[in-house]
Amino acid sequence: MDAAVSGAYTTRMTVRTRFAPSPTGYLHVGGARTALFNWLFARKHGGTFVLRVEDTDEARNTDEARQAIFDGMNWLGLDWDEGPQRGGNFGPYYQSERTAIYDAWFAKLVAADRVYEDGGAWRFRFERKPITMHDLVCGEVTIDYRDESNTPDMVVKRSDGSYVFHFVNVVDDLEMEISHVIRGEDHLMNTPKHLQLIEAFGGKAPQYAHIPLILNADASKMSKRDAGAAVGDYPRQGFLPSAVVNFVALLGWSSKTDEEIFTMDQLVDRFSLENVNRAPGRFDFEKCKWVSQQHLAALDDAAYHDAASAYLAHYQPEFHARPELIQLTRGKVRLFNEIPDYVRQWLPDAVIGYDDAELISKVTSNPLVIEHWPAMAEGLKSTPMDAVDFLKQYAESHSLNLGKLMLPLRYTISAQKSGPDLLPAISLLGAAAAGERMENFSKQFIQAAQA
RNA sequence: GACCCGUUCGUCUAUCGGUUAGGACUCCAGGUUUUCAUCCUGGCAAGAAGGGUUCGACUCCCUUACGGGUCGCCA
Repeated sequence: MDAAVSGAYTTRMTVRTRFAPSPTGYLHVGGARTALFNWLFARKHGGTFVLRVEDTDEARNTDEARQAIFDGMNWLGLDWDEGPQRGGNFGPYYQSERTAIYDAWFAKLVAADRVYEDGGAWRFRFERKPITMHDLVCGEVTIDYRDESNTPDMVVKRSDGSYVFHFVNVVDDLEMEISHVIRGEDHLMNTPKHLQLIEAFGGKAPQYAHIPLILNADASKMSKRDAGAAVGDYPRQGFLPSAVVNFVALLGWSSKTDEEIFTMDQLVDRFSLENVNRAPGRFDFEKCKWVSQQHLAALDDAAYHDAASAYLAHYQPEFHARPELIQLTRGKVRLFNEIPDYVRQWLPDAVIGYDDAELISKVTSNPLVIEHWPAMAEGLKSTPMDAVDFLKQYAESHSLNLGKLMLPLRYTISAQKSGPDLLPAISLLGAAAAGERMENFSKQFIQAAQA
């Protein structure tokens, strides 16, 4: 078993990337972006994308966290060619199941006299020399390992017999014939350690690309609870996966053009590591929502209906509205979770409360409202016609410009100054209900003012 | 503290020595929409600081400042 050697000859023409999360929390947006870049790079070059679960820290691993990774990847559309649930020729893909492999590789270090015991643990003896890496994003970086105080020999095997991250990570990248390691910049200083291990193994190092971290809007380090941090929150808020992928790709990568809205396929087509930035980016939720809006706008009526319905059924089961009403939110909302509030006032059983003093006075001081509201309300309540047809007819027969009554109508009927496309919304609400609301408004404010 | 990486509008970014430093988000002002939103047009807003190199520097070099990362028997 000498994968390191054979790998050097057989695989370097083939792109193989991997995402190697540890299931100790939820899928973080930074991790998702790392996964995305690896996925994009593999897809772009016709390579293979591997998912490897680094679950060597038994104390911190949880089944929920592992599931969150799968769910998040699946939701984002980042399908893996090899890994859990999918198999492959380089498995197993859980590090917890690869102990025999690690034992074999560890024996090599023992045989080469590159490890020594220290307090029951085993340390890897670094070669004391400058180590230079050629990072695809950061360029050439040299760390001087002659400075031992800054680079103490690292533990590769714990006193309990388990192996640490650096060791298993390197072994697996070699074993799995990974060609490109794209990971967060927090691993930059780990790379010379990994390079030393690879050299000790006589293996060929993959190409490394360290991508900058993602920070909060205030430049603090992004962590749990921070808005946008957990990938699992995005479905619930009503993002389209393509929008999240698009936005996340833009954090730290640029197409170098003025285009910003991309489909998955377009990202695959345009992605390149050369265009990855070096400075950490801040997470701007406003822009994230704008990207979402753009992706929503790209949906046709049928697709919007399907996606919105699926979202509401799953995340807002208590909310019920006619499909036609939901369709009126198309082009209006940026996220699906805005839908209920957006159309709530147009539900048949909505409770209408007028609380905008400025608007109330504006509406009630309109002579046309004073003159026509009671009659219009009366007519609407009894007409067999469609509400809008009735309103148009009424306006025509009284020589009224309906356009000038849009705001009063909107506020009177919905108690809002903005909302869905007005006429279709009134039509959907129905003449009787609209008339009733107008009547109530008249009694409450117009007649009261006159009395 | 040591060692790395970084620094263009508030934010994401374009610029590979010569530009009125461009685009996007946000915000503001107009216009379209019989309303709301979309959309369109316009506007506000940037090269961290100081030294070099150069005919010329946001771009190359140095210093400082600031930001981030790493220095675990976590990953």
